[in-house]
Amino acid sequence: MADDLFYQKGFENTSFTDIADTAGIARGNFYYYFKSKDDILAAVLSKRSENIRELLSEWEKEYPEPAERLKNYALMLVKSQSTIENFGCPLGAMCLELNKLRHALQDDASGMLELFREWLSKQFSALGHEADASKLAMHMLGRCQGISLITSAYNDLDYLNREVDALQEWIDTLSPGYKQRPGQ
Amino acid sequence: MADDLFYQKGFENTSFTDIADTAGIARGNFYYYFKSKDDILAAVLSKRSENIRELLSEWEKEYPEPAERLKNYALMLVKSQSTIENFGCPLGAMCLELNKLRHALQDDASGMLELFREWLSKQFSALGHEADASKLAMHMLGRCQGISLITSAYNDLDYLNREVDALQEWIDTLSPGYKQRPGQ
DNA sequence: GTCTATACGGAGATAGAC
DNA sequence: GTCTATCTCCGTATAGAC
Repeated sequence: MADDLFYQKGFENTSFTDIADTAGIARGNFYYYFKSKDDILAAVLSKRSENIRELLSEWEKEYPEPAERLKNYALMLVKSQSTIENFGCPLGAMCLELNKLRHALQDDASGMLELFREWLSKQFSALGHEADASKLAMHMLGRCQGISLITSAYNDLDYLNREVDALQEWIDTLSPGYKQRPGQ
Repeated sequence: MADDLFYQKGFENTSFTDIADTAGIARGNFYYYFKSKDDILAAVLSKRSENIRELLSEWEKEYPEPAERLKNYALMLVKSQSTIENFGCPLGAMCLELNKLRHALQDDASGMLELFREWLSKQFSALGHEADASKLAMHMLGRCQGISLITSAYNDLDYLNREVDALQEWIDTLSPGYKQRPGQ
């Protein structure tokens, strides 16, 4: 699928030949289904968004507690650590590349981040942080993006696991039962 | 200079025509100075490393205290917020792109991150965290990379300033005079 | 040293046979 | 619907005039 190639090689650096070879069909045949390369990108982004929506609704079924949901999001980094080590975060890399290309679909890419942000925000609200739920969500997005990038730059999975642990603890800190320090 | 173009457009997406136009010289004339495009990249990476070394030694002169030095590193994000908003962090983006290209010079790119990591690590050691200075340094690198990426994806400078403030507070937390909470 | 002209390959895209 | 052949454009790189 083109999605994997865009993730592994980047959008611009993936050619029709690459996609056709992977899919096992002829180059020219692509134009029967897509009218341009950007059209393929649009389809990929749309499919990814759909996958994200499905993933989030699955998580909601599987984990009833907001704190568990948040921790599960962080845990996603650990689960996909081998691909992150090689290619970074698929969302972050896509946003960055389309941004630099000043591509028309760059908002579609950041829209995928937005799906996560909204969902995370809801969980933080449910934890009792209605006032700054969105800020906490963005903080968490940023932490995860940073972890992904450094992990791929250094090929350091110890770092990734360490940082995810720290994130989990941070979430505990924000949970209702957490013992606050005096004067705060 | 080619450096700016690589930063703003990415390496692969920058053509000789782009560089020649910016430099105001003829395309073909480049091969008098560089034997290939990769050769230009090598020169750019080398120059960047040199700049980083200079920057770090300047900071050491300007700020005697390790905590101030660390804070100044975080403050760099604020100072260059307009370019970060548009193009992300030059180091992080370069590492990510060369990584995906499986480029021979990808280690040179992560070597630039390593310069910062070593320097940050020294400052954390001086703050009294010899045992996990390197881990704290990587944590800080990751935080900054995440901030850069999210800032560019969302074009949100409020987020950037908020997160840099949080980083500064985190550094205070690690400083010798900081009042610890009981039981820790 | 700096330019123009050009080679050569690979990219995206199209036409038309089957 | 799927293929092959081909077009055009632009990329890096080279040759050679000045």
